[in-house]
Amino acid sequence: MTFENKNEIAQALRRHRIQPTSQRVEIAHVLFDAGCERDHHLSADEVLERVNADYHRVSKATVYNTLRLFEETGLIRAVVVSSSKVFFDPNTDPHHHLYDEASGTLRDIPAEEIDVEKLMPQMPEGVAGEDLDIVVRVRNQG
Amino acid sequence: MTFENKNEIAQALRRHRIQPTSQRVEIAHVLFDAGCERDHHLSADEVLERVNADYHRVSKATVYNTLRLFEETGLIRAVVVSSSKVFFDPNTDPHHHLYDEASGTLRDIPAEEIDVEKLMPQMPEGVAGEDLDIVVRVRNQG
DNA sequence: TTCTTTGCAAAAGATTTGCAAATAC
DNA sequence: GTATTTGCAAATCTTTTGCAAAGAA
Repeated sequence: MTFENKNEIAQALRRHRIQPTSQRVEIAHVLFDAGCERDHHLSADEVLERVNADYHRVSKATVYNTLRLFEETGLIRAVVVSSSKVFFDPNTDPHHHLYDEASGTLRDIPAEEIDVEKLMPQMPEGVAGEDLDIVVRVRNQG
Repeated sequence: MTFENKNEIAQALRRHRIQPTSQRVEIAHVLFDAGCERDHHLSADEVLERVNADYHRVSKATVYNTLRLFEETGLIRAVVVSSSKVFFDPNTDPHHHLYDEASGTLRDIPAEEIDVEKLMPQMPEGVAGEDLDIVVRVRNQG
């Protein structure tokens, strides 16, 4: 999802039945900002920093609560890579993740790149490919 | 790894250059206990509970520090499935994991069941299959 | 005896919550 | 004007740490 401006963001929030307050629009803007890097995955703290980069706009509690709200309404997705590292991913299309412990970076793996049928010959019953979220972790060493 | 008795556990610890104190042996015993379920993955708190099931043997701090020590020396492996859920896996042979959010349970996926070459056509440079730890998460819904 | 480990309680880091004040509709 | 949201500070949860006492070699 990319947005031309904050009006579009507000509309997108409404579509998810989220009241577009200024804080929420600012947070969504940081998350979805098209000008940014590809594959961008931010932690709550990074969102907080960026949203308040020039002057104070949003409190820490609101950032956390808003990220949770966005996740619960399916606007974004949380990717847990370690016990103290959660990334928020604005891309909710089916895809997977590659986490490199050494650098602490998270990269997308396009959905097409993983053949889930081949991956798991015996998929648990009632589970469709879209319900799966795969995190491939590259371990530091042994 | 399975053990007949606590002497064998002590020897295994020594092999990993870990001084086998009574607390460490108790913790290792809980982790590796052969009598238990297959596929057993315990959280730090579960280890604490089990180790002190009948009477107080080990403090919480020691359980946490010991689990970290065991992980750092390669005796066990940590599997992170959510920001507040880390499992410790006594099986360090190459294999992967399936986490079911709904039930909160973690299951092994045998290494043979995932063809890493096929899975990731473009493996990052310098990364061997054994360095990969794959967590397949079954999402609760949407 | 000398070095290592343990346990407690306090600290730390990440996230959540209660509640009064501010904002949205 | 009523319902929702925000911000602060305090609470919570998991894990780590400092340090004195206990244990191992």
